[in-house]
Amino acid sequence: MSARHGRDRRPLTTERVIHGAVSLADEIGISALTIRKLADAIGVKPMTIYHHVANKEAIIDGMVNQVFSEIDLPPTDVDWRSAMLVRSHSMRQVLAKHPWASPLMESRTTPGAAILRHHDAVLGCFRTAGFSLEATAHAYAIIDAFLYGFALQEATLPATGGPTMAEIATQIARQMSDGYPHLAEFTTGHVLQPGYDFGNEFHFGLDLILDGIERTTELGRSVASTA
Amino acid sequence: MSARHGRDRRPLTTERVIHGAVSLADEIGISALTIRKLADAIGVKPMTIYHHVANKEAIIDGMVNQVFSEIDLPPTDVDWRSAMLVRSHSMRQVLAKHPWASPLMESRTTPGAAILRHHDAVLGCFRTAGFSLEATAHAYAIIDAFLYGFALQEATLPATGGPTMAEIATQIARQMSDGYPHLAEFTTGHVLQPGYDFGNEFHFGLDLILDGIERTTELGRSVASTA
DNA sequence: ACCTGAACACCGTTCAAGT
DNA sequence: ACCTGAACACCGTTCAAGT
Repeated sequence: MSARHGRDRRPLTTERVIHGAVSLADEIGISALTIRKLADAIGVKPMTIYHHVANKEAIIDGMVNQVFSEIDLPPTDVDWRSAMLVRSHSMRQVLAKHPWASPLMESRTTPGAAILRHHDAVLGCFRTAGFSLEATAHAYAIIDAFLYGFALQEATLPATGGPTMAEIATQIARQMSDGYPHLAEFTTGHVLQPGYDFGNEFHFGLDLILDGIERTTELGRSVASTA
Repeated sequence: MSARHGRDRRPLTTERVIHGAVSLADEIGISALTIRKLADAIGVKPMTIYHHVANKEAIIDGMVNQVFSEIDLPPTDVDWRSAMLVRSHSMRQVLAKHPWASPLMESRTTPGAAILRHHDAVLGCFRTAGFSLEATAHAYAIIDAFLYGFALQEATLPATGGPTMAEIATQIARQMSDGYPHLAEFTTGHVLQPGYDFGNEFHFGLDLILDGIERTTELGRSVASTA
């Protein structure tokens, strides 16, 4: 924290502001991210920041755009399912690295270039594979709902490793063995078992969804729906 | 706003604080929800609130608990799929009514009674239907990821009705017709078409997921996975 | 028992300067 | 051109009172 105060003597750029904001949010969370702390982190006075961004909202815009830029685009030289697997796993990894990001990803009213490029590439992946616009909308909506929702759940898990996790769960389990029998059984009998890893639910879920999309599009390349 | 200042002369209760906070967050958003504005809304001085809740974090805890309490539990007298349809549609409706809630629903480290009751009922729904603990974990994870993620996407749509939506999309479409061909095609050719309603993606997605779960559990009631 | 005023250490942001 | 100090209207929260 003190190691980077006032270090970089190059003139400040918007990029340095945004990058510093992402790093600081990763460290302390987005609700604790203030202009003043950000200024301190990048070695500048608070008011200097306003010469490179309009306000805090513009910083958030830039942060979300940077997160999108870190996500691998679906490769264009493989089938759509393989391409979406690559893009989905990359997205999960990026959202796990920036746990504050998921609620913000779809909330930007002025999307940056990386956001537009990302959506264009994903849409292009489906369209090139022969999906109708309707099938594309279905596929994109369910996949991203799953990715964002999973990231939301994953963001609340204790940092990394099992000790804290087990403590919390055991404590909860004690209080609920009487009134919440299924919750008690599930916690002690499954979640607290040695081999359990919530992350595995990702692969099950993603495969189920891609299977379902594949099945739907196989039935004639055009998805029936109540118009 | 001015109509409810200082009205209720009954002694303040924790319930009135929480309920007032939920209503105010529905109106102005959770980032604009401050203790001072909340006090004003329920007709009391800011410091009075601290006699009924420990701090703002406790208010958030109570708000999330109230949101859970509004979600219909899965009925116990029908098959698991019908029960999950009821619970899922109710959850979507409640999360749409409280657009600030989705990112907070799974983030509580001290869950209230309504939260525990809800999770116990959903787990019980699967277990009673014969799901293994592992299959239950798979099913619960994918369904809730979809519900939370969909709510996140739905929360960013313009309030209600099409006019503003079309304006924004047209504006975006103009700027991206050159660099983002798939996005331009998708926006003008599908999203901006008269009949399009993003809400319809919910039914497609939920059905696909429930189909997948059904198919998985039919193959022997026990789900294979890398342990 | 229940409520509150004054105060403290913070916020984001504006404005008028400094080099 | 790039940076900044002082100030304003806010925050959450503590503490010592008021009825």
